[in-house]
Amino acid sequence: MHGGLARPASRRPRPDTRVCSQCEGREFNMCRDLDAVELAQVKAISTPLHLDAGATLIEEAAPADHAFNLTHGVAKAFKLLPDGRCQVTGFFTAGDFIGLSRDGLYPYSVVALTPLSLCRFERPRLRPLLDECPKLGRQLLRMMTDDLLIAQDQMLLLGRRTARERVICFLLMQSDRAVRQHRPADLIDLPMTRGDIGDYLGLTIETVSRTITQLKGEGLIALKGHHALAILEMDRLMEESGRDMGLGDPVV
Amino acid sequence: MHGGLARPASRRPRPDTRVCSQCEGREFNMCRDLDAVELAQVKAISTPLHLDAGATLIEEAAPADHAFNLTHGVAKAFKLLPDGRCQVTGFFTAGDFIGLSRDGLYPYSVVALTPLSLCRFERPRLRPLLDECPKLGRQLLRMMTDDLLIAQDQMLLLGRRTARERVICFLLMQSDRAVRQHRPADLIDLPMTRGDIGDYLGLTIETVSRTITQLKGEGLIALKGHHALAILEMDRLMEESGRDMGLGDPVV
DNA sequence: CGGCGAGTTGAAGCCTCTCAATTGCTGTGG
DNA sequence: CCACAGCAATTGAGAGGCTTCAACTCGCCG
Repeated sequence: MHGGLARPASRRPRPDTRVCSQCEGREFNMCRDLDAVELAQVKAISTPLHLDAGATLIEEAAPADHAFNLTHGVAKAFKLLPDGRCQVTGFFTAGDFIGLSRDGLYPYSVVALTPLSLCRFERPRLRPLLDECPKLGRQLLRMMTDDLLIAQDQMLLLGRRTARERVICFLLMQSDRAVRQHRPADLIDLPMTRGDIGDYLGLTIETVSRTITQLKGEGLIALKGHHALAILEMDRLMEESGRDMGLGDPVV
Repeated sequence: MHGGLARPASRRPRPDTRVCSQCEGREFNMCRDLDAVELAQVKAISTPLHLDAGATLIEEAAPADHAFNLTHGVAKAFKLLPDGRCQVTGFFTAGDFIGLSRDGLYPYSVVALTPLSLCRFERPRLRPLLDECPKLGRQLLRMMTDDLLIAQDQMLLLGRRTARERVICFLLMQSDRAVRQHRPADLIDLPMTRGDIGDYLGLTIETVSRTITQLKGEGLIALKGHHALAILEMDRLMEESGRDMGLGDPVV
């Protein structure tokens, strides 16, 4: 289905996801600060899991029995309205923690956009570990703070930005993510469909497509097939995004 | 400015906010599970603070030196785009924790809608307390999970709901909050302006006003001045909101 | 009682959506 | 390896919901 999308990542030999030291997400995930002993404790309650592209990891409103560390691949989280309207609340990549819940039910569905590798935990067994190992809790708190701040940025985007601004912001987000993962800032791959992007940005497929075409026409970006593109004019995009660019000194 | 809005709350004698046992937010805030000794530890690093309606508690992008427990009143948090477009990311009430940050800067501004009472903490002194007292961290994690889930619901609202649905959802949110605070579900007071509501829902003042007028015209609600209203047809509103109403058994 | 800000109401315009048809990938099977 | 099938993406035309701009009304506080 979306199988081919994983190509760029799967060309390099995939690391053995059973070995924490080879975990792609190690740099960011909840285990980041753990030493060998603590790591072993976490590993003791985790089972490896692999999913094909298109497979459903989590069903919205199902009992939240498990939590996951994503170690490889890209997934989308989304919520549905009864009539089928869809909001993608975020995309997960290596290092992300999946499976928060408050009321014992998953708040959203999660579907694999590329083949996934994960560490699976039974939530009941995760709790005591959190008490034993405060580092884990602290890192989790940090990650949740990040997520919350990102969510608030997204509210601003969904509530107040124009379609063009939304698409530009999205491209810059992907660029940021690429940099975080030690890939070049101007080469972006898009494992998700235009529909996913639209559902993430609160737009329709057509508007996303038209906007991307427009940006291409203005020479700001160049398409590399449907699932990758290059940013040609990073500065112009940054200007138009209206994002904070790390407040440079005022132009006194 | 918004002074009058505090009336309903300030008519009952305001509890002494220096005494934790009288704290309005005790039921929900981060101190909830603490015993007397731990409470004393928290109190030792906190200073009481009072703000007038309209006053700014936090300025977006200012150094995040403090964190706060809101013990009385209502405040709004919002983010601004360079051209003045505003997104209200949430409203704070008694019990809420204010002052998250990741990069040392506040991610949003916070302005008092009614007179506020708060406990103020210096963030550097809060960190060690978190290590000492795991209950604090756990409750904070719970509260952040709530906030994140609420933020994701808000994304769905901003990205995919119509203006009418947004306003209805907003009213039902206020109703939920009223219930949580042991007030009747069908009497809602609105300490915020129509502009604040619009900035929260991603709509203009005019659209909010028109929609409320429409709901009134249909007999679903009744206005009690500009800053309070009654819900007359809770069921109809629930239906139209498209919110989960706690999945009743399927109609086989 | 009077003024001012907040809220309401109206008319016109625009951005985005909807519906529909065409084009172009992408991965497969011959 | 190439051609084809099927879905994704693009493109176009028209409609509609929300915004914008503007005038008016209401209600609160001095």
